[in-house]
Amino acid sequence: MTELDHCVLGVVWREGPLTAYAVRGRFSASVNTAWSSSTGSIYPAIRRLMAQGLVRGGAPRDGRKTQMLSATPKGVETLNGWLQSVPSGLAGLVADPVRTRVMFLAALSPAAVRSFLDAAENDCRSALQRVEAMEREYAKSRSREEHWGMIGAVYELRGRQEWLRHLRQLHGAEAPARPTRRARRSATGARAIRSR
Amino acid sequence: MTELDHCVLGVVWREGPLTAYAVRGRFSASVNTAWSSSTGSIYPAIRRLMAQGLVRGGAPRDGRKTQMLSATPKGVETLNGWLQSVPSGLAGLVADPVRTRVMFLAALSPAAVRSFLDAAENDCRSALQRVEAMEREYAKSRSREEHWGMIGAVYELRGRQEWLRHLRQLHGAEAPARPTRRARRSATGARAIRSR
DNA sequence: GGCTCCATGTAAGGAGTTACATGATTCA
DNA sequence: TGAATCATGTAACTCCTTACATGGAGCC
Repeated sequence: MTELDHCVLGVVWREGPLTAYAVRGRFSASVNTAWSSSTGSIYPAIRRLMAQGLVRGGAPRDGRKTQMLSATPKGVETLNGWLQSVPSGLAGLVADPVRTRVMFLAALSPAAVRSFLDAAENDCRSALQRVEAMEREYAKSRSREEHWGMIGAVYELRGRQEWLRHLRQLHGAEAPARPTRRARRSATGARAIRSR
Repeated sequence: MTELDHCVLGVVWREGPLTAYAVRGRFSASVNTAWSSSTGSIYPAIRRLMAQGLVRGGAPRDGRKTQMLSATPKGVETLNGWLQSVPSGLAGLVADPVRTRVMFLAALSPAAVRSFLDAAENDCRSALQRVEAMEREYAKSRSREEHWGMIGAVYELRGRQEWLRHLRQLHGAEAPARPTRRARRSATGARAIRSR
């Protein structure tokens, strides 16, 4: 059972009887680009879930091979077990491609570092705007839990945004874009990552 | 070129001539559990990098097959290109296993939801403590960029921690652990995710 | 009849995981 | 001499990605 398997099981459980095609639609409509929704991953995942008896499909209704999927009692049990076990490290660091790149910024000139930080901050800001809009919508039209997830997305991106702003200040303090000396003093406001 | 390939290239570039074994050691010593460090991924990655002429290995020095790896000029160029392109979505949402699970918490009883949130918050807190200690150490003994990355790790975990605290308050407000009615009023302090 | 969705799959290939296998060096 | 550590790799397996293939249903 991969993370994707559990996630598909959860969607089938929550959205009631629905087709594999519709499951795929949920994933591709998600703001979470980390979830892929390619047919080559969704259909095999559903096959695995059915083979284990966690999901069942009703009889095809029209001429197509369409099956309406729903979670079995055993599937619900599995979902419960998955949610109840919080393995150590679950809430730890995840792979962040921006953080990965930042580790190697020493390879760039100060000006290029500045460009990188600006580009990353812009990208983060636009993602944040999309997610904040989504969060407002979810507050009205989705389940409590889906809304909670979206709130988490907002926190994640705000954290990243603040970090990048912090780095820009740190970098600006030692390598100003235009060599004006005076801002040096005012940059000390950025040093307080420990006090908060 | 996968993310791991680029990351290995970056380590080889930064840490100067070192063995593949040592590269693997950097990954396994990292707080970032997302990076795996299994031999079955590191050695093939290095083979790929060498095949492309981005990393070269000197002649074996003792009886072992040990090679001291270093980045070629072409490798440095590749590293630069990787860092300079910030593809759209790079700073967007990543796959967070806690957020994934939160989306399906409706399958649990209120008490079990409370347990989940507590366990996740504890796990997050201990991860945060490790990372904060690491950040203080990196501030003294590592390069500026590695320190910047560690600051990002602190921001990430603080964001997750604040989110989980927020959820605990939201959940406590509508389903108190002991059915005492009075705290209901004071829970309104948790609603302000939009104002910040 | 043709276009667009709906709907389900397979095939080839790449990458990562775990487990296994093999030796050299160093130090007590 | 034996244990720990350094050091490099392979094999089997699983999963995901991209691209391709197929066909029904509804509508203009």
